[in-house]
This record gives sequence, structure tokens and C-alpha cells, in this order.
Amino acid sequence: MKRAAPAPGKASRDPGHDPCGHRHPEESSSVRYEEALRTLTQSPLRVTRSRKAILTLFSGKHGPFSADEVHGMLADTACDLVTVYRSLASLEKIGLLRRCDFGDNTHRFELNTGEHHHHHVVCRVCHRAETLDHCAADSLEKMAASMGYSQITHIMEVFGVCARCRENASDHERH
Amino acid sequence: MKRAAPAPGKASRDPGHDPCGHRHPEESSSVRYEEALRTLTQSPLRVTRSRKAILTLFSGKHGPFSADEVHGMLADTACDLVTVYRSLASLEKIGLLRRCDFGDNTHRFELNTGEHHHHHVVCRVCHRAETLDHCAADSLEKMAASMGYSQITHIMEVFGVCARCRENASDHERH
DNA sequence: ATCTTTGCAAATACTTTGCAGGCTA
DNA sequence: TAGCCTGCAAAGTATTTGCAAAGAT
Repeated sequence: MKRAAPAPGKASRDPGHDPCGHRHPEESSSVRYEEALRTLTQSPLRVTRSRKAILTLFSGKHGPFSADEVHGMLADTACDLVTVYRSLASLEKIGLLRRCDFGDNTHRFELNTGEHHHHHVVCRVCHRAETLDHCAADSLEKMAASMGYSQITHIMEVFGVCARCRENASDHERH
Repeated sequence: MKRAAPAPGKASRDPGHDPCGHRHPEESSSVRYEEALRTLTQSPLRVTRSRKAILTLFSGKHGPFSADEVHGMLADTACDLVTVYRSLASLEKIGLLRRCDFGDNTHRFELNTGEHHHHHVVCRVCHRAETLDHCAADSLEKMAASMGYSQITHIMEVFGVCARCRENASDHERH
């Protein structure tokens, strides 16, 4: 999102808007938070201010967000970037967050609500992500299970060039 | 593969062995290479010594391999690590290599033979990878296409704990 | 009281970039 | 020859680690 990327992600992102266009009804935001908090409480991890802040953020915005983006969206006094990294890692470990990979060497996370397992299409040009409301990995997970694996998870991302960027590109050629 | 990883990866890898256990018949190695070379020749890219060396490597070993691993396996005089990075990127761009993502912020690549599109299960503990001879992303790619995306690709990796590592872990607990 | 978590600073690891010279088409 | 490629050195950027102080149960 910063190296060879033509369109920087963070800068181009409206923080008040879900990056992947996923609809997040206002009324369920707190429900999601309560549920997440319950999971955290029941885990061996401690319920700290930073973790609560991070869970609140993820309950309200769909993501996926990188550590840096999370840190930027939290109140200035919330916590250190290092703590964000550590929190994301530990919250992923207890299954509260799910990691996404947009191929730019940056870990991104979103709330791992059981209700709604999905993936994204990421535009290779503008790096915007949209939700794909479906997951097709069941068969692969079963295959892995039959090979003796346990605690199975997966990541899956689809990449392409979105209509808007394709049009922009052909505009440029017309010059 | 080096950061929070309990088992180092590169060091633990036998370079003479395909990391994901994929069978690579001796006789087709050169066939794969010839085919790749043809693609490279027909591309706008130039046929250079480094690129040939890298394609030879990928034709003989299944991978996936990181830039660093590739560099380590090439003859000492073959080329600079920077060149490996650049070659992997350009060979991916013309579709000769395919990127895999094992979740450790390291790009890995394998030969993108049309014959055999597949994915991997990666053990979260020992980081060994095995092939899953199947791909379930067609439906998602179609969905992305219907949303206006073009030049669609995807990545997909399954993670778990392999039987061996699970046993080792329970051995430790028994202490 | 104990064990976890945090902040800060510093270190790592992977990847990219600039530039001059070498090589391919 | 013209333009792509490469090597080397140096920079970035994301992420991790060490350690002492602060916090959670």
C-alpha cells in the first residue's frame, strides 16, 4: 500500500467509510462489540483498554484494516502502534479477528463474526476492496482435514482491475 | 518465516525437496522450462541469464519459494538478490509465476503452469506446505467478473496444524 | 501478589529505489 | 545503437523485540 502501489491506500481512504463497501447496520455495531467482548473475557487474555478500543473500532467499521490504519483511527491517546500490532496478533489468535491479505506485504484484519464469512475483490490499481458474499473454501478445508490438519483456517483474496480504473487507463491511452 | 515463527523455514528446508510435497516428474522438468522460455521470448521482456536461471529453478522444483530462497538456491554467481526480486516481479507480471501467500509477509512464487492450478495447506507450526489438488475459486472469480473487474486472479491458502506438530505439542504437555 | 500488557526505543526483515555500466534485441 | 537489465549501495516500510513500568485478575 506504499511501495509499488500507484494509488496509496491509507491516504485515499475515507475513515468514516467501510473500505470494502460492506454494509454495517448501526444497530448491530454494539451487539457485535458485546459479543466480541464476551469472547475476550472468556479467553485467557486480559480485557484491557487498548483491546476494548480496538474491538470497538472493528465492531463499528468493517475493514479490513492494517495496524497502521487502526492506530490512525483510534483516539490519539488510545495506545501505541506497537500495542496495536500485539493486540491484533493476540485477538487473531483467539479467533476474534481474521487476517486478510491484499498482496502488499501488509497484514489487514477484520472482525471474524461467525455470521458472515466472506472474501474480497481488491482492485490492483486503486486498491479499493469490495465484499464477495460467499466462500468456496469448504472443500479445501475438508481436504486439509482429511490430510490430518487441525485448527484449519484459510485466506482467499481475488484481485482484478475495477471498471473505474480500466476506464481511467483507456482515457490515458487516448492522449 | 523468520519473525514470530517457532520453526525457521529457510533453515529447516531441504533445498533438494519440494516444500509442498508436490510430485514433479523428472522428465517434464525440461518441458516446463522450454514452455516457460517460449512465453518469456514472446513477451516484451528480454531473455537474460538471470531470468533463465530462475525459470530453470522453478521448472525443476515446485516451490513456492521466496526471493531469498530462490537466491540461495541459485549458483553463487547467478545474480544479485535485488535481481531476483525484480525478476520474480516481472515474471509474475507476464503470468509465468504465481504468487502464494503464507501469511508471514513474504512473497512466495511458483511456476504458473496452466496444467495444474492448485493451492496449499501450510502448517502453522512447522511451516511445511502440502499441495491441495483442487481450486474452488471459480465461483468467486465469476462473481468478481460480474461486478465489472477484469484481469482477475486470486490467492488462497489454507492454514492448520499438521499431525506431526500436533503430536509433538502433546508430547511436550506430557512433561 | 502475580502474571500479563504496555510504551518507548532500537533492532530486524523484506522489499524497493537510484544510478552507472553491461547486455539483449 | 537504444533501451532494458543488473549490481551495488542505500533507503524505506512493516513488524518485532527487550525491558521496565503499569495494569488486570
